[in-house]
Amino acid sequence: MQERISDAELAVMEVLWEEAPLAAKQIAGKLSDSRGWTLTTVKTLLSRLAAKAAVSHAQDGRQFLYTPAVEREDYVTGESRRLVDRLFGGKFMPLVAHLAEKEKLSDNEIAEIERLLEEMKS
Amino acid sequence: MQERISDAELAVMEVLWEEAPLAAKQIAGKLSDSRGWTLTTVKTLLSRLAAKAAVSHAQDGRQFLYTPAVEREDYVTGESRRLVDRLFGGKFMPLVAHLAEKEKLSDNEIAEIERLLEEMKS
DNA sequence: TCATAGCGATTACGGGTGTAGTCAAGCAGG
DNA sequence: CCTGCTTGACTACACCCGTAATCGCTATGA
Repeated sequence: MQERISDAELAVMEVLWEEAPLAAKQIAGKLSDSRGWTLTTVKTLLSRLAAKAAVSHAQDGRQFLYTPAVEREDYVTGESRRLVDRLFGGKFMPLVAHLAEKEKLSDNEIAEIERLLEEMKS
Repeated sequence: MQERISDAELAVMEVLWEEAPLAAKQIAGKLSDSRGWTLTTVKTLLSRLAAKAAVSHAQDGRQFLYTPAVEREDYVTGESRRLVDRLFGGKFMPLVAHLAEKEKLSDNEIAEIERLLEEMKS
């Protein structure tokens, strides 16, 4: 089982999932806007992500180029599983039911989801 | 926004959601089996939960009786929202799509969800 | 009345997280 | 060749978390 990615680290991953490989400076460039982080902060997060084997880095002259080592897809699946296990006894139905109820979906949205599910049927 | 409840604290909350009010000792009784926690550990968690205002406690002679101060329903909703916001851009649809695909919902389950959604239509 | 058992409160401590400063090394420019 | 900028590595530090021992108070039984 792969180590967990913290909230702050996730922000870094999101940047990399959108575009990779990138150098620390470029990542920091994007995150200093949205998050107000300094370059060193981003570098720390990158080291931790590397330690967790969530990103891989390849030397490129003086600097490193970072690339995600986990797919966003897989991460999302894992986190969803975790929530479902923690709160819904491992069953997906209740999650969907719960959200559907709480989020007051419009008839249109419901129809859309139904269409999607229909396609999904094998 | 209410403070977050940690994993260990959640175990305590689950006990209280099932039955309340309870004294620390009774809660510890249930959790020492399932989790192997000592009484003091449970007391620490209860203090932290009280500090976070997630439980309320009323004096009962020498001891406290603890009661949840947040509904499980609300907690579950909050955590689900959090997941959806963090990973699915706040949209419900992609979550369902993701789950349906990744978790290989059976046709039966899909049908069940559809039934549920159908009921939901106003 | 006095010891004691039983409570919550306080303290502990190693590991993770958020956020960042400082250090050491190497490459570039004078 | 030396100096300084750039870059990753190391260090820092406060706070949260998991897990627990110990302290201090008080009611109760002898």
